[in-house]
Amino acid sequence: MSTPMMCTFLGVIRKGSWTEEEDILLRKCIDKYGEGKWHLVPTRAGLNRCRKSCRLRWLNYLRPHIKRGDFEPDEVDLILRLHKLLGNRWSLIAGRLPGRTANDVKNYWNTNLLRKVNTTKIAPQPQEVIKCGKANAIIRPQPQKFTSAMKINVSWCNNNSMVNNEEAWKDNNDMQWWANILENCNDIGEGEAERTLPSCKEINSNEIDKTPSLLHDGGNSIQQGQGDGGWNEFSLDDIWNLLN
DNA sequence: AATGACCCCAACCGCCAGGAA
DNA sequence: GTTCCTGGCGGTTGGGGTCAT
Repeated sequence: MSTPMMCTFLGVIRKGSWTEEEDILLRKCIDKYGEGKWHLVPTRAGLNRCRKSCRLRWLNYLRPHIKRGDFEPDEVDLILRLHKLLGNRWSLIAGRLPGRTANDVKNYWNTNLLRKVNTTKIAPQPQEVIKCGKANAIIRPQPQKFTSAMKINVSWCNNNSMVNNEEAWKDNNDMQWWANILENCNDIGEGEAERTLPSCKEINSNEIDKTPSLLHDGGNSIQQGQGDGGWNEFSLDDIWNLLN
């Protein structure tokens, strides 16, 4: 494969597929300096790649515990359910699938599930496993400020009336957050969605971002899963149970 | 065996948010 | 308050592999 080049005032930036040698250099660099400081990585590793390319290569391919190969049925079902809930928030969805990257999930969705979902739209299956909300009504988080009014609207999210205290979000435990989200979505039947879902739909990006820390670790702590509320304490089975 | 169509997925691109200066 | 830099995300592309003819 020919490797496109891009000339910058800093020199020639390589583009295209990564070679074995480049992978080794990048891996060594991350091993030595750790993740982060991506702008320094090309220099440290001696790679003629841009920071973004290095980061992407590491996250999607070189990082330890990356799970490759076919998605298992339960993973697929979880993707379908979470996509229903979160929309195209691939990083969040991937965060719930140990070893899978956002790119993997996105690719899988675009190549397999998108077609499947579109087919389902045309000829809905009565036994459709997804019961969350109105059919095909993705609960897409919208950017909003977390206002007092918002707190009232999202009060369903928390049975402990902690939502009146923004700090309480941090204290709210992971399971409760998911339990509330899923409990509210699962009980909604077709037609009821518009009445019932508003609160569900109002899950904005702020709320998503206030989701358990597990959502934001890009799967790292999930893979590490050692104490501190990692995957060990909030397993796939837990999500599975909630979703069911 | 040749070739065209289709599919998969790694990689790129553009945009945005957050933090520092 | 503004600008710049960096990290991160989602959408899209295109090369290579596979399948059908």
